[in-house]
Amino acid sequence: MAGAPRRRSAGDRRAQLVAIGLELLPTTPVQELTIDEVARRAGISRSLLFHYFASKRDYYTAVTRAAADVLREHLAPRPGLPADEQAAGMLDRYVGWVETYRDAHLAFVRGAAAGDPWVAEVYEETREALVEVTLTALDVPDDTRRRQLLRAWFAFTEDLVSQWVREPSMARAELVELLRGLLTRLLDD
Amino acid sequence: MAGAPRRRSAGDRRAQLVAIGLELLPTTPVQELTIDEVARRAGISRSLLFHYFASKRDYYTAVTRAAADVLREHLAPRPGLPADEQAAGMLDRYVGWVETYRDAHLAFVRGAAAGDPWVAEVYEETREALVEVTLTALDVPDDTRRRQLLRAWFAFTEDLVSQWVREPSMARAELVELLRGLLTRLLDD
DNA sequence: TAGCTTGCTGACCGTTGCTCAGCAAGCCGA
DNA sequence: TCGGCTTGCTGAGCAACGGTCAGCAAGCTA
Repeated sequence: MAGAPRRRSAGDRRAQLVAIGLELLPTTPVQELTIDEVARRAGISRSLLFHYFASKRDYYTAVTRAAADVLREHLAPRPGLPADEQAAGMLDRYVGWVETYRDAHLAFVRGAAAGDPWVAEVYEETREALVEVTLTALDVPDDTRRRQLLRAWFAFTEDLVSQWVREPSMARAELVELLRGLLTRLLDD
Repeated sequence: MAGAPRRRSAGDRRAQLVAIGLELLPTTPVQELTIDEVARRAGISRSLLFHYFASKRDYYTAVTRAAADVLREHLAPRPGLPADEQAAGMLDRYVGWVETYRDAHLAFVRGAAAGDPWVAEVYEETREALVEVTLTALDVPDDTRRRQLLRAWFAFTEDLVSQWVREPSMARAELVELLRGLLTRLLDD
């Protein structure tokens, strides 16, 4: 600890600060995360943080984007699998994710969604990307109606899984199957 | 204007402050609403606001609750109608509501959802109440599984309608019918 | 050694949430 | 009319926060 280098390269320091934000995110609503606290944890002055991030918003956006990237990577379809198995696989990974992180996940999703417009924007981007990736993974036609339904289905899934984790009202397999069935019914029309 | 009474009764003043908050809510994310601004609009000192509301949180909660009450009242089932017409009526009113308020509604819903735990709590209460009222209005059995599905359906509806208002991807009637059909399918099981 | 780049800090500023002692408006009994 | 009570209301002031800025100093090179 005491032997840690006092001076880091710009890239290292930036990464460290974002990492600290990611650590704090599960326990702290995004906007209650103070610059003071982050700087204290990093063992640096507030001023240095402002050297790397133009503003608090800028820092939050970076942290939120990093969190979103982790989730996206986790949910990404596994190449090589047939289209009809992708949905089940992604759903399974999603439920597993929420099971693992519970409140942390909710805090992230909801916290990102509202809070402030700039963070909401990152969240929006992520959703859009997930819709994109799912549409191609499931190999269904791409039109506005389907996109909207898919997005709404994500909202449904997000909400249902959050509730289910807290109070399982059906078997896990049943939950996944229900969501998968709903998805195909909505998209096949 | 100049003739307005300088001293109001406690109840009047409280109501006035909440009303100002409600006015500001559509254009301002909940937490960007500063005490200074509210006090300025009310023509009083900041200190007085803290006399009526123990803290900023307390004030926000009161405002959010007031907003939620307006929405709840608007969506409430019309007594006397048969159960199977209630869903269509409530959905119609909901879509109309979102059509009218658009971003304001989104700002409220999302803004309330995240932001801060205490406001989220009010939002949670409101959702719970809507689930309750809908279950009885539709006259379906009340169990955990149905409650969770209904809540998730609300999330779906909220999201889909928000998107649809921005970019109508189907006829209005079709939208309402899709939502109503999904609801009955989910609850009848 | 001098000189450069650059990671880094301390002191400072305006704003915001919040406190507190106390003023004063309006109603009372005398 | 006067004193006294309640209570709506204010101004000064504090601590914490986001953000700025001049300048120190670590580490490389010549």
